[in-house]
Amino acid sequence: MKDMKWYEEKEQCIPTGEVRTRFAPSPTGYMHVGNLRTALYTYLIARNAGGKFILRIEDTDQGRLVEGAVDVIYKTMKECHLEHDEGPDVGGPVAPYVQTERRPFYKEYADLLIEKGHAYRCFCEKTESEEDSGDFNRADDPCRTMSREESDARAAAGEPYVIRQLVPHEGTTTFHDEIFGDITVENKTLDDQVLIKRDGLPTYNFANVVDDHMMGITHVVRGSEYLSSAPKYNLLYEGFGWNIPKYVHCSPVMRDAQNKMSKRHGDPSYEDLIAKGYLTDAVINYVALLGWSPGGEQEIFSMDELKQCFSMSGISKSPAIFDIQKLTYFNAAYIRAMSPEAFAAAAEPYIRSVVTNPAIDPAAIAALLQQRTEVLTDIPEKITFFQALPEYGADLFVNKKSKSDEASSREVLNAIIPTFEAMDDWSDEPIKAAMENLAAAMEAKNGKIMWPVRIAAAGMMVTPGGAVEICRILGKEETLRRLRIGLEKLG
RNA sequence: GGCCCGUUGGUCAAGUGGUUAAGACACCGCCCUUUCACGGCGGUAACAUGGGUUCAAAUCCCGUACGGGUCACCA
Repeated sequence: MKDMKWYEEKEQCIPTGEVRTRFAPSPTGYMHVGNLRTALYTYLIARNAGGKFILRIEDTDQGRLVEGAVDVIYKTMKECHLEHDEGPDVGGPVAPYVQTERRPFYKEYADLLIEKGHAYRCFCEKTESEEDSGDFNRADDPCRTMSREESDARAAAGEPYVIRQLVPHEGTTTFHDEIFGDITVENKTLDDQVLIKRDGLPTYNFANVVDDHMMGITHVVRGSEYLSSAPKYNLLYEGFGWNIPKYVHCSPVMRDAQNKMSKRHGDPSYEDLIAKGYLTDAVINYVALLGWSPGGEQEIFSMDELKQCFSMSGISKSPAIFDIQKLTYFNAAYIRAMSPEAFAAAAEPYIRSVVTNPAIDPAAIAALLQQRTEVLTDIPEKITFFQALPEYGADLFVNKKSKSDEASSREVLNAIIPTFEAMDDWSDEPIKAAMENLAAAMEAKNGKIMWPVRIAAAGMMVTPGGAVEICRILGKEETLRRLRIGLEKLG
């Protein structure tokens, strides 16, 4: 056992018998909606099976590294309740979990593959024109058939090379995808992809195969853009003699029928949605249903429920278009379901951004808002009137349905002002009773009273809450001040 | 262009040979009502297309169209 290779020892510590999935983002500094969904599905597959969810950082592209981006990933995943069992920050049995720290492994495995006859060194210098045209033809590559002796000698002499996968010219390769089923391709359509670059670093595809194997990943969940490289993955696994994981290729989240969601086109990332006033849980719920169907008619799912009922069989083959309107609906539903305290806490900053008057209780406004808020950022424009009475015209007093016109409004305000002035208890019940009594006295419907009072109190046609609540929140003095202004406008 | 994949209302989608082709969002109408919401009720709206197979096709097969993916020493 002494001369056992390190990788054979390493393989013995791979946990067996449990479902292990991994989310492997490249640290770009923000979370796409599509990425979030992939992460969610990956997480749910693991949790549904009682397995492990692993976070791996794919940072091999040094050129694209973004400062602090890894922290954004940790923060976002935590916020979204996608807690990983193993990862760079929490460690685990198959560490390290950062690709740049795994560098030594890839070359060794590539050499092993050469040993097994499924890869070869390629010494060809690509000319610039070839790189431009991309028409490198593996059939013409002399390195493919070079003897091991020559290859070893040239490598030993220090000649630079890349390591390519040796894909057979003949035959077909069939792989199975959990969503798309069996897919067969002719090997001649596959190229001898580079495994190890001239600089000694692995390509993405190779690093993935090695890492997924070493980490005991049982379900490879990723975007459908990798569907066409899956046969090459299979050949690699087979070449090594490794178990082939289950593939779960997810179709993309689109902005419209033609284009994927993309930051570049101004489509919102997860962070953008939060900044726009969407709730994390609502986003998660909506995204879970974007390309996956639980089968029944339930649409609102807690994370625990998702863990319980998530199934790969419900994942859709076709791309799904992101619909902000439906997200908004989910968000409104989540807001309505919040406790009044929780909503007040969430809404307070938005309320205080426009209503700074210390005499006004933000929680009171929040109570009016909760049933009518779809997105938190809608709040400010709805409540500016609490801070300052807007300019408005006497025409607002006219409302056909409430049978309110300028004359009736004048009458109502003239009657209600002294009543209000005489009140000691400025709470909903007496305020309401005062107006209802007036309605009875005038033999009118409540609306005829409420309408002009609300207009005068708010100066706006549409308000959250009715006359009673608005007057109460404004306070007796401010209400009276506004009602008198209303009366002046009515001449 | 080659190869691969996909296609049910505007959107998300159920559907696995026999259904009046669910449901949700959006939209429209009505009701409730103290404006707006919320809530309730109802409505408009779909199997891309042409051939097969079958007593029977949204469901199975083939073609076509349209869309996407991929063909990097990027990930």
